[in-house]
Amino acid sequence: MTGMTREYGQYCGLARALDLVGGRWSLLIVRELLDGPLRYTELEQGLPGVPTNILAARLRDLEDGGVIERSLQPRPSSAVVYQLTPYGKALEKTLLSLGLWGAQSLGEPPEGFASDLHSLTFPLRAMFQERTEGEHRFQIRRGEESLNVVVSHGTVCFPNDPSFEPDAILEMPAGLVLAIAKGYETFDSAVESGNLRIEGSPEKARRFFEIFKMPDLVEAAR
Amino acid sequence: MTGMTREYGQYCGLARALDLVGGRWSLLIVRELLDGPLRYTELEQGLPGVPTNILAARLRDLEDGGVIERSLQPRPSSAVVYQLTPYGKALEKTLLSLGLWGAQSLGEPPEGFASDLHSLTFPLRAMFQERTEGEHRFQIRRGEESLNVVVSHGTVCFPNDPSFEPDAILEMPAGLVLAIAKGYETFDSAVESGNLRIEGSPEKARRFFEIFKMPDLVEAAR
DNA sequence: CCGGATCCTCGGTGATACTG
DNA sequence: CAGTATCACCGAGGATCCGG
Repeated sequence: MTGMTREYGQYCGLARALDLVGGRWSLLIVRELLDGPLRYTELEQGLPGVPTNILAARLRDLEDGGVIERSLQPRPSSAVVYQLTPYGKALEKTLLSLGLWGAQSLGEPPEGFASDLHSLTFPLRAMFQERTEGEHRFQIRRGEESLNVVVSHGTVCFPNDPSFEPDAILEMPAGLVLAIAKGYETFDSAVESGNLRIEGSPEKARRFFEIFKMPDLVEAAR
Repeated sequence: MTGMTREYGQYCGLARALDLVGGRWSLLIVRELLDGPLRYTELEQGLPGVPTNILAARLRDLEDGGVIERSLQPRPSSAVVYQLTPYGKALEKTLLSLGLWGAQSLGEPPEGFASDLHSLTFPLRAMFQERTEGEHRFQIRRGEESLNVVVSHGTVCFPNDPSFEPDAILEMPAGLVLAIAKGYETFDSAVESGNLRIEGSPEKARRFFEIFKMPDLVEAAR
């Protein structure tokens, strides 16, 4: 026992799931690992405010539960990394769905909201409309940072490729991406205000926000 | 503040969701309410081991979060009941998905496992294959208890109707339903051992376990 | 009986310091 | 870098009590 919260003990899939990933910080750790293996300190950075002892305890709990696994990076770095097991990876759809639900009651991005573009991968995956046809290659930029987004065959990915050649480049802060996707701002007003600058195909850029758009779960459930 | 666990504070849909329903017992309370409004004491019975103060605190938290609402039953009972708001109802799909994930690492039902048939509604909803065509009417029985199951137009429901007329009646304990659906036991062996008794159409009865069958999420994710 | 409120204890959580 | 050690605290768990 490493300090995990007490178990529910019911013979129920939901109770079992909560035994495994219902602990505080657990699901946020899984979220961080959705894009690939991370090191301990990288996890700490992505989880602002997590106490280091709690992080260590949760990583052990998740490992014991078969959700993540510790492994050594291939040589020569040979650092410790944490990654999802296939079972942990199977949580992705559920997590995106839960994130979408929570986002419904999340207001506009706060004033000083500034996060790195990489943190957009989770909400973009969640909002992605799988019905999308054809292939689309975008690059989001903000200063030195950039995030490549490829939509193809009904899937999204975020290739980390220096020689990536997008159809359209969108220069904008992370918060603006979310504000437009959530409908708090429009594509046109963002361009007009100068907070969104386009390079390449403007139609493609506009298409981005048709592909990534927050659905209304509450209405859809009726 | 009523004692809710500390909030994460990130501008992230998942973190927001966990702020709302990430507290201990919260999601199990929502699960209980999926089938309709319940009273305080009914909730207590469905949540074995929940401390009454925690239940009260969580109900208030969930109400403050807009997930559930207190209301008075129509006359003449005029009792306090708790029910999901539309926003809370929108959690259903996600919850079923999380339950399915957890159920993957849940073993065989324990020896002495005996629960009322009504607790099957959650796992049955979760395992339901939406591609099902036509209409099917089942009744599960166990002693005095019974559960009506109607599959129609790609949806399931559990009508509480005394004059219900099923196509097939399956007399069996709740644990056996889950054991067969999870593949720990087969329909035939259950019939042969006498733990499953059929009335009405045997083919219909067999069909039940094609409609309600646990998928393998881990394999499906590849 | 229903719907909690109160009290007390224990352990998980969070913050900081420290170490191989 | 990747954790462990320590400690204060407060939420969780359990029992009991109370007003309608």
